[in-house]
Amino acid sequence: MTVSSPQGRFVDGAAGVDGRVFKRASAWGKHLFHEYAGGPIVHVHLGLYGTFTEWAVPPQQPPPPPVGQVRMRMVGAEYGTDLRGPTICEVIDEAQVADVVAKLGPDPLRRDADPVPAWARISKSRRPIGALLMDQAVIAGIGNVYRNELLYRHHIDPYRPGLMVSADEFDAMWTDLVALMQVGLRRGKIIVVRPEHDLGAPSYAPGRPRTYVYRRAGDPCRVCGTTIRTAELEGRNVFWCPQCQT
DNA sequence: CCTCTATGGCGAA
DNA sequence: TCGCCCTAGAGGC
Repeated sequence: MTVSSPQGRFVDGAAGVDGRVFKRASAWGKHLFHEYAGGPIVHVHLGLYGTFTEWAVPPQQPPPPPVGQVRMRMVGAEYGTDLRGPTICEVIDEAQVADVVAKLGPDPLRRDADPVPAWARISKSRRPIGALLMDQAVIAGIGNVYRNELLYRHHIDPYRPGLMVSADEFDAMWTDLVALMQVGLRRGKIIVVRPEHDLGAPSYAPGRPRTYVYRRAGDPCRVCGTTIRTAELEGRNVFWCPQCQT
């Protein structure tokens, strides 16, 4: 694998893996790990702006010139990819990967995900469930969209303290979350609106409803018509239906 | 087409 | 607590 940093902010890191055999990619929550033969691992977190774009390597021609701020460029035999705008892009070792993962809760997309520690923390906490679900140390991988939509689907007010959430409610949310995130992974987009609430067309169709509450402040609830509310909770916008969620 | 906003998290202050 | 990252989708016109 040829690895470089056209932008210049990952030059040393790129040199640490350039020319090595790319072994595998794995993820835990929002953290991505690229393992290379010989040990070095590229740790990436996309954050708010980060994005990968892929392109086919032109046969017998040089790769296309980078467009914009390309932090990391990877070029293989057939395909190349450009990484722009990540919060984290660094080369680390196995022990450091363990340190990163040790700070994360279970990832619903992993086969080995164990919800028990997440429930242990939630059931003992007075913090709002809307904050706990966003805490990567409680559950890894949930973002603002899934947080808001999950609480709507389970009729739970985001400000309800974690210790006021019942075991049955948590179990139902976890099961639902695993299914929703698997659908999202498979489809490459977040799909959370049930067909019966689509008002005519499925939510995954272009231009159709995508969410129940996320970014719908001031609009009517798709189920009861009550105006969707929004507020800031620990620095992030929460959205909820004051009628459906208690 | 143009403008606004944010599917996060780090590090400086 | 604030600025940064500096992309790209959503929404308005």
